[in-house]
Amino acid sequence: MSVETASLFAALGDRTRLSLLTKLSDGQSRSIAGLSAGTDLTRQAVTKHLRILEEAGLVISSKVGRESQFAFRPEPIDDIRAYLDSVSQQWDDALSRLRTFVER
Amino acid sequence: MSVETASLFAALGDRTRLSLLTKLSDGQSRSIAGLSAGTDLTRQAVTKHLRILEEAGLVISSKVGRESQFAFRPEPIDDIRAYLDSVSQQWDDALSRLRTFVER
DNA sequence: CATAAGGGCAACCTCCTGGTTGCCCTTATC
DNA sequence: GATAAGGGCAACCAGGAGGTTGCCCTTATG
Repeated sequence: MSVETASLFAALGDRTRLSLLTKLSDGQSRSIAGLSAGTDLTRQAVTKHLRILEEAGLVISSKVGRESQFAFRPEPIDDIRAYLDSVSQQWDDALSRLRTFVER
Repeated sequence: MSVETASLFAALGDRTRLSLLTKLSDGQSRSIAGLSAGTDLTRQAVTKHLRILEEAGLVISSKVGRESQFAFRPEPIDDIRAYLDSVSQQWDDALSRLRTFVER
């Protein structure tokens, strides 16, 4: 994993960022002003959240004219899935060992 | 979702908690002392992390004699997967729409 | 060209988080 | 029964997170 898994989870561990990401996951790039509109947050607050998402690799930005366009970046999602899978796998293995033991 | 998705992610957004959970996902219950051993953390620090995991529903505790036993609880993992799936789904839909548009 | 819109930077504030320490209670154990 | 082991509770602390405001710069637009 390029970015630490924990910081990936941490990036998602905030209501505002989660909704920003959900919005962006429709594939459309948006400017900071565009993402701030409809929020009760300052443009600066949104900017900070976007930077955090960007550092986690969940979002990518590019300047277009005077605007900063932010786009969803799905790759890290796979890292998270990988972690969840490993945890679930361990859990399932434990269960089936237990079952085998009981049925013996 | 019973527990807010963001707080679920937040619970996982910490190295220590992530490793506690990973340890517990092997199906074995462990006491606080057991989980603290081998860590450079205080028992109290570990306790706090466990409480957070417990509030997120990722872990469940029960007193056995003088010990508090903590066990992994897999249910919330599905909530997280559900969120990731919805995001990925939106993304994939956007991609296929784009593809259709381009190939037209 | 004057003005508005989009943003960046930095300072500042408050509250939460992660962690510690000290003390006390309860349950095992010798 | 004395002592050790496992924990809970509360106070405390430093640093980070989330948010705001003010100011300035750049790019569109009338």
